[in-house]
Amino acid sequence: MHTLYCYIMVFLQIESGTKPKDLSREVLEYWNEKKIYKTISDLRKKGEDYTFLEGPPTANGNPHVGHALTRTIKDTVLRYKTMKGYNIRRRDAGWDCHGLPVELEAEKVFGFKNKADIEKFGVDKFNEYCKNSVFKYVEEWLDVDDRLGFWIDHDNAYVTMRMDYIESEWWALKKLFEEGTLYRDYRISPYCPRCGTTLSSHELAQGYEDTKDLSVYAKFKLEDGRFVLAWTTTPWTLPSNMFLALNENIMYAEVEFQGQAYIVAENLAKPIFKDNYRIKRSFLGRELLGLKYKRPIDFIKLPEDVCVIVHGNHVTLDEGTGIVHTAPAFGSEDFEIGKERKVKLINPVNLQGKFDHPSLPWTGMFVKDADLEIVKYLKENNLALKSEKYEHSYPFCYRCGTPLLYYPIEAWFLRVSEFRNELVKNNEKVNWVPAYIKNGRFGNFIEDAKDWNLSRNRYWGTPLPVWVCENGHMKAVGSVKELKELGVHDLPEDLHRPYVDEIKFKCNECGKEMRREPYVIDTWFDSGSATYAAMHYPFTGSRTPLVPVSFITEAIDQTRGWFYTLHVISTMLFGTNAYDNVFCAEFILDSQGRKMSKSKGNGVLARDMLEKFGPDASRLFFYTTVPWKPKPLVEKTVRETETKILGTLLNIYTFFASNANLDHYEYGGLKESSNNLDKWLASRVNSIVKEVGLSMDSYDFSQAQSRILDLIDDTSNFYLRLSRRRFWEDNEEREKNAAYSTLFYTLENICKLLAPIAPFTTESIYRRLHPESLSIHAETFPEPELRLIDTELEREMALSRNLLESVRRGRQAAGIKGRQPLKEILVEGKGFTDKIVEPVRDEINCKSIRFISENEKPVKKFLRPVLGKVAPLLKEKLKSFNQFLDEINQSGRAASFSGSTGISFEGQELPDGSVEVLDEVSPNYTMVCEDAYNLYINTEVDHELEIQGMAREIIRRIQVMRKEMNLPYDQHIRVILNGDELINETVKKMGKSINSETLCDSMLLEESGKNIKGENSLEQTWDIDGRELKIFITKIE
RNA sequence: GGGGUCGUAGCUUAGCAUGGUUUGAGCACCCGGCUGAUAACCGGGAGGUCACCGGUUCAAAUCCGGUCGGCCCCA
Repeated sequence: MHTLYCYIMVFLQIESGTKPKDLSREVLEYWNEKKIYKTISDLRKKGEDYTFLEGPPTANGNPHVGHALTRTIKDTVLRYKTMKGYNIRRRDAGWDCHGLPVELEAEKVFGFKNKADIEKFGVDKFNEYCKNSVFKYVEEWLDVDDRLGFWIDHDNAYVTMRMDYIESEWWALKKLFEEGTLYRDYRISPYCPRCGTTLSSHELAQGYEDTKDLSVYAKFKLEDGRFVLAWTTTPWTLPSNMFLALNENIMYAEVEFQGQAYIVAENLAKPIFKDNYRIKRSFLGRELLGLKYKRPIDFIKLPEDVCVIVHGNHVTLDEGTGIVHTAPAFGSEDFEIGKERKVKLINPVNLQGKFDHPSLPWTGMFVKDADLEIVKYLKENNLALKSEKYEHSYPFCYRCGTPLLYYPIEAWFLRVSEFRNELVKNNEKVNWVPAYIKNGRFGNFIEDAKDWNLSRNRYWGTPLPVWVCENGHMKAVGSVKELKELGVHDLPEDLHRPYVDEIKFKCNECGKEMRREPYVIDTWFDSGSATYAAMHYPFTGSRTPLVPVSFITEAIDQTRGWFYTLHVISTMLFGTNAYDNVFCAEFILDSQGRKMSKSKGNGVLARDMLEKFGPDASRLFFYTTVPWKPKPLVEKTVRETETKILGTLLNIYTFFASNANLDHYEYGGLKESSNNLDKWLASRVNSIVKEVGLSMDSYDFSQAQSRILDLIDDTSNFYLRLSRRRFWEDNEEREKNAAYSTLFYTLENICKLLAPIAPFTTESIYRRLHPESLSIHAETFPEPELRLIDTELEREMALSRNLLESVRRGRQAAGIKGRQPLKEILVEGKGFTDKIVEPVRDEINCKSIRFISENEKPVKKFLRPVLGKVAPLLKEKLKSFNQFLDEINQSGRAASFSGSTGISFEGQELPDGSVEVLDEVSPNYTMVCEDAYNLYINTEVDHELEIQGMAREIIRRIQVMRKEMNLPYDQHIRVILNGDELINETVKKMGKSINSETLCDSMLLEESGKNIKGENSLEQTWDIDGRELKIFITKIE
């Protein structure tokens, strides 16, 4: 800074060509250097609490644009609430560490194929690798947060694999166990044979894919020789068949087909047999109940009391034969049937998903691969009617892609289904954005919530804290202290597997040794526990869990993930909703509108987006349309948003600063102004402050952004355009100050409004306006000053603007350019006064603007029906009424209807205003019709006007050349002109005003001075509507 | 198969709850204009069977029913 400026206020200029991205780097340096985030947090300590919870990502991958989006939303809300004076609690990062995805990455690295490989390698080493891998990309996450301007406390991050976090979960699991909601059961679960573990319903949901399976119609022979036909898409379950299920209330038929008798549901006979079949008789399903049959595949010995036909409620006529092959080991309905009949399960499939029964010819094969062999066997032995490929959606492991099996296995469950009513009740308290998720996708899901399969037969996870002795006594342990009290010495520091498996103690019921159930728990229980485990509740820190959290947001896929688990856990543990406000962001698509995915390689990393566009432009882009709709990432859209919002804002500042510095202006609050444009802008600012506040409060940042854009546009393209002369005219000190203070006030407010969305650019400008301020983010979010809102003035100014636009349209229709002064404009309409015209008078560029009454209009009248009034009364008579009006128009009698009331037509009384009287304009005038007024532009241009127009043409050309020469605003020049008669005459008559507009000290009419060309001069030849004009400019030293 | 959501110009979209004469806007394109900060702005043009079919109504992008298509979710 020059010493000269030490004692006077200077608004630091932004060098031309500076991009918002460049500014953001400066700002970031400032923030980091001064630790602004911490300072502001401390300033807010006494404010009312607003609580937040970060949905923990796993840092074993790079953050992509989707993360940038949700992090932007989080930051916008927290910055806004901070400016509103709230004390943000739990503005802490969080990291999700456990789970199958992490294990799978590790397995890939080591090339492991199954769990045996892991065990051989050593669970301790395997978990050690997992532990390190989950922070592999943490630096990149920190960088992205820094660069994006996401203010979150990484130093106090919660980490789900830390012992304090796990201990909180143990506390919860013990509580749930003792309340009887955590229980062990043997049942059919979706099971991944590769990962060797069961999955929960919400994990299952992520893995459905359309696939083609081999389906078969298998023949089951009754003792009387008839065949019962059952259809299955899993032929590998046929060797385990124990029952056939049908619906006793459905009609079945005995069908003769190719000389054999088959039994199928009557309504399904046609699709199965097509033609050439005959229904012999039909009967209710209950007739078949209890009949014994012979299995088509009978390698495995069965007890006596199976192979009978039973009833099943689940049997429908949707597809198949209406008779369902039932293998209790491989389907939950099948399992229930088996359980009811108390039969021992037959399970010839091992945990790797392979047949392992000695009497089966397919032993050793993966069951899905055996399908084909089994069908082949059936066909060869004439035990299948037919087989066909069948496309349906089937669950695959959402991580490794292996087809899942429904498999009988022991597992631990949370009794979520018994909490359905509470889940629904608590959901009522939640504000969902967008609202339709609440009772739609989420509401439907919790209404039939299933029990949560919590246990995983895996390694890297929170260990299930339940110990069991050989007599089946169970003990849930809720803390490390409790383990010690149970007499466990040498507690390992790390309680992950395998160390926790070593812990054994005596059963206090029978004295036998208790061993831990060998499971880890679903990683979704970890993240869903963040409301209490993040602060090590109930052990240390906060005495109350963080429920409900004021606000959370993640992407829409978390409806079944984190949003769900938080809600369930909070409901079961604390009896309340986990969050009050939840914002569901949709995905960012690629530029073609396709989903980004690793396999397509069309994903964009957050780092790359920030590098390319900078943080503010990226953040603004996320709100160009509502973030709860999918949005393609299109470069042009980002650029456009950047130019329109940030670019224009910077320009306004540059305009302000360059003029304010010349005038040594200092802001001393908004000055009362008599100027309508000033009053109007102040009113606009406050109207928009009001609207933006409401939008921000309802989490509609797109709406807020769009209103702010309106204000920026109003300021730049209306206020400044019409006010700029006031900033550079030397006299009128009062006027000037009013203009400066209005502009300053507006800039300051725009910045504050935009600060939560575009924190860098607004900080940069704000601190130039207010160098004494620590940060814009420490300021208070604007409250509307209602006394400054003048809706009437806003309405009038809208009318002024409208008027100007109408004139431009009329000029264009008449082919008269804006520089050409007009002779006269007639305005006919209510409420038009000089007050409306004044702000736009210069822009309109017309000698005389007159307000005329109805009957002064240079027009001929014609009539038109007002359909909204006339049509409901006349109905089908409308057509003839139109003809009637046409006739009046043709005959020229329309004028006599002006202001007339009480028209009737064919006996039907018509109310006032049923017919409009409209105008057809006279020659020499161009008419512009608007809702509120009509405009008549006199299109005659006489010689005098032509000369005045030409003067402005010349001025304009000289100004363009001044700009090209980069002359300072106060640089004086000499001009030599050469043109035709009209130009000569113009210079003679208007020379003075041309000179004063262009700071020209001498103007000559002659051949240009080719011989005095140089650095300080410029010559150009112009074409003005076909007239050639040479202009030569020299700078005066 | 069930649920949700969307379908308006080449692209991005507003309007739809409370039906009313020509469905607004931005980007891109063309023509014209304005400009002493502005790659900004203003006017005009071209470009819409408001997905389709039917119903209600004097009148439907809007209300009702159905169909088709996209996306998401469930089983």
